[in-house]
Amino acid sequence: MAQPATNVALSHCAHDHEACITDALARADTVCRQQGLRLTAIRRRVLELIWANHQPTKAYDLLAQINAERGNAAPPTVYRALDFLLEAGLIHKIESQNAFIGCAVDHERNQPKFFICRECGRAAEIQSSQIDDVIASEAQEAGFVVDHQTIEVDGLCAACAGAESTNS
Amino acid sequence: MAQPATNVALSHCAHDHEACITDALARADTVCRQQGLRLTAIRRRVLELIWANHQPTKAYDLLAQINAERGNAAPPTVYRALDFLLEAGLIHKIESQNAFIGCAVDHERNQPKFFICRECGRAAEIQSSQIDDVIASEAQEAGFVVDHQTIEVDGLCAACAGAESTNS
DNA sequence: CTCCTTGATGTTATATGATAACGCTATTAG
DNA sequence: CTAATAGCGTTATCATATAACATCAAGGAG
Repeated sequence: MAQPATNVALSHCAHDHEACITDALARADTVCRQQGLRLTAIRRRVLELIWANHQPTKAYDLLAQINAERGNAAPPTVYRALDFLLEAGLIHKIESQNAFIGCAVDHERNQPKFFICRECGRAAEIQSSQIDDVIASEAQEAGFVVDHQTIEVDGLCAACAGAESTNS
Repeated sequence: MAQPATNVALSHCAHDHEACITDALARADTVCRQQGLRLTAIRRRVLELIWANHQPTKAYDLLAQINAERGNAAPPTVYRALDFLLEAGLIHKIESQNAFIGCAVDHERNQPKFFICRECGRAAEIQSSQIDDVIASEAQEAGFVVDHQTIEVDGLCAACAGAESTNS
């Protein structure tokens, strides 16, 4: 299941994908150095693969990609790397897909939220604080103490929605 | 409406649990009759068990409960019932737990959302349209066409938060 | 430098969650 | 009544995730 470095599904979203990956890894290096976390070779490689795929990526796909180059790792190898990256805030889990995606967002005040396109498979992390604010006020009203949020909105991204209406 | 519950873990939330289950099943009967859907014995039993548990319930737990009384069903039996109930809008899946919970809410205008207590395990479905509104406006701004939402807020419910601060 | 502690990784096995595929049965529309 | 179909049983298998224990490697104390 070789995964192209530049994803076909994302052709409409032109950008310097290599730079995008490089930047993400550089940020990760910085974050880990600052927090005294060890971004080991495997962890770094898993993060790199996740960014390279540029779509929510499944643990076993990562495992396959790693084994295609490195030998035969077992599931715990990948899951431990994923746990570390989640913990460090460098990736998020898309619960509705059991998949993982890189994080390029500052979460000091906001919880992660995603718009996920069913057509191109891309998951865009959105950064609005409005949603958090509304949830916070709803929670307060109910006396609920918020700890963590899972917000995943499925549908069609602008590009795919446009393409679809053009086709018909 | 408000989501009642009696359960070992939910002793703080007293209510007529039997009536709660009965009502849910009655509503399900009505909905299915109106829509020409067949609420068969198994489907009804699965729905009943879900309401009886009154917490997000896992497929294999349902399977075990069914087999404790009925013989030895296999996973597809339960998953097919769950698929039907999901499709009919009689239950929801809590993605972050791979579990299922009964629905007592009208979703003509609102998408499902949950406050999930990490202490008592209860998942309260909330009905505010504010959250949907904000998401809709964010989506519109991004040109994203919303299809379905997954909104799960984890934390402490009012009762458990109160109990915790009392303890310390 | 060496030992020792500790965190990271390897390895095996298994738990948990979900579906494919096929054939039989029961409902129901005609 | 009969044919078509939806529902269900059964077997096998796939997909997702973790437990438990062995081994290895990095870095501080002596």
